[in-house]
Amino acid sequence: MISLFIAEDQRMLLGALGSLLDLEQDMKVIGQALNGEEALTSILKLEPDVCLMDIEMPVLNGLEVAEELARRSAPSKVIILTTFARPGYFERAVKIGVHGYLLKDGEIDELADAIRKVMAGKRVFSPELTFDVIREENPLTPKEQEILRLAALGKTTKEITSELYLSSGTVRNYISEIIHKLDAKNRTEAAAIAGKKGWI
Amino acid sequence: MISLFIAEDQRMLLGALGSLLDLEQDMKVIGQALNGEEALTSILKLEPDVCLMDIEMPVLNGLEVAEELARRSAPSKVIILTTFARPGYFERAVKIGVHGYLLKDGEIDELADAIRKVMAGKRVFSPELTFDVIREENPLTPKEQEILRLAALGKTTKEITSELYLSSGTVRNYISEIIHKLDAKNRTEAAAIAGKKGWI
DNA sequence: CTAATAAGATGACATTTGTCACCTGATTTT
DNA sequence: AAAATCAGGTGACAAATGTCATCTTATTAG
Repeated sequence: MISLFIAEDQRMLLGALGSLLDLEQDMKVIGQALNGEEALTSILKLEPDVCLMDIEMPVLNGLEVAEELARRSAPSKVIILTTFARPGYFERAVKIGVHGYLLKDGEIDELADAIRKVMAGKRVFSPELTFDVIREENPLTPKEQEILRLAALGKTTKEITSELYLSSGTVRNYISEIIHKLDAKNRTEAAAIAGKKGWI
Repeated sequence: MISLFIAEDQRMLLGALGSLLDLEQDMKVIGQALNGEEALTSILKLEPDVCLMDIEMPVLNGLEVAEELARRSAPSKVIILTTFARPGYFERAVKIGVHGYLLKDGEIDELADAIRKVMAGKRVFSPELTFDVIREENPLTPKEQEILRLAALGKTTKEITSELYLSSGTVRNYISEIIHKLDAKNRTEAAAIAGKKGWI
């Protein structure tokens, strides 16, 4: 019997997945969570065989949870289950060493299969991910990401300045560099591009 | 027996909802679609009692489908089932006269109940929506929305100018007005605000 | 030890952006 | 018919943005 934990912030999908997987004779859902923090504490306590983990969740995101589980060498295997194939997410997940990365755009039947494969020691990845543009690495440094994140909210150079304790010239230099890297023509387009790719 | 149609572009949720609702003894799922266009043609042909409809779908979005169904006075009742409570969406849905508007953040159990209520002639709305900020109307005129949509992609004033055949002064006047209405301090912040509210 | 890098800063400059007051023709209202 | 409204437009101005070459100071690598 495979014990499962599901972390997913969309209640309806959480409920639906839970009910359906529980119908499989060799699986049992032993816990659920609607956000990353709950998920982390419950998983550490329950030690399920496999965790299905959404990425975009409140408080702690799924990748952060997976990272923390790895750091504490928790025994549970993690399968990331997410909507979009943002390059940055996939890249990070692979680095963390998750056991699977599936898209919510796949069939549910594939999900149960994937769980069994992971239990058998294999790793499973949605085929859409393995090739493709998806593998593009995030070209932005952490500082650049931080600055672009703020710029994307419409913060002015001056506001960024005082949040990050940098001179205004420096901030503008960073933004200039970001614009170059993303082949954009201004900070707004840079934000749009990076947003779509999951780089900020 | 209530006949159902489900339109939802996230394959996993579509499958999960289909399977679960089919388990209800008084319901039968007679069709599914992954995008708005398929949904529209299938619904017109199959005439299900109730359609569950996601909003953000490829080709045609759920609100557009609902609108078209209403225009052709199709007999099927529509329940919008969406992730976020964007004010603009809800406002539009109500104007179209849909029979229900539920958030994917609700429990699945509520869904089956809602379907039965709608069949009984009632209208159902997620309680989160009925009060709240959600009722904020979109303060932007269609032209303003169009301009802000372009600005949000990082297009410059000059580019917007040549896409919409307006003078650059006019575009800047519009943007200035938009910034005022949204209480932002520049076009980027205006785009962030409007995006979050579902106004563009 | 010395050279190479990286993070941050300056200053100067051309553009772009945002603001505002006011103008012009249509189209509605009254 | 006169007045109001609406979509667009001008022009002028200050401020913000983007670009570049150059500089300083640590830190790191050879």
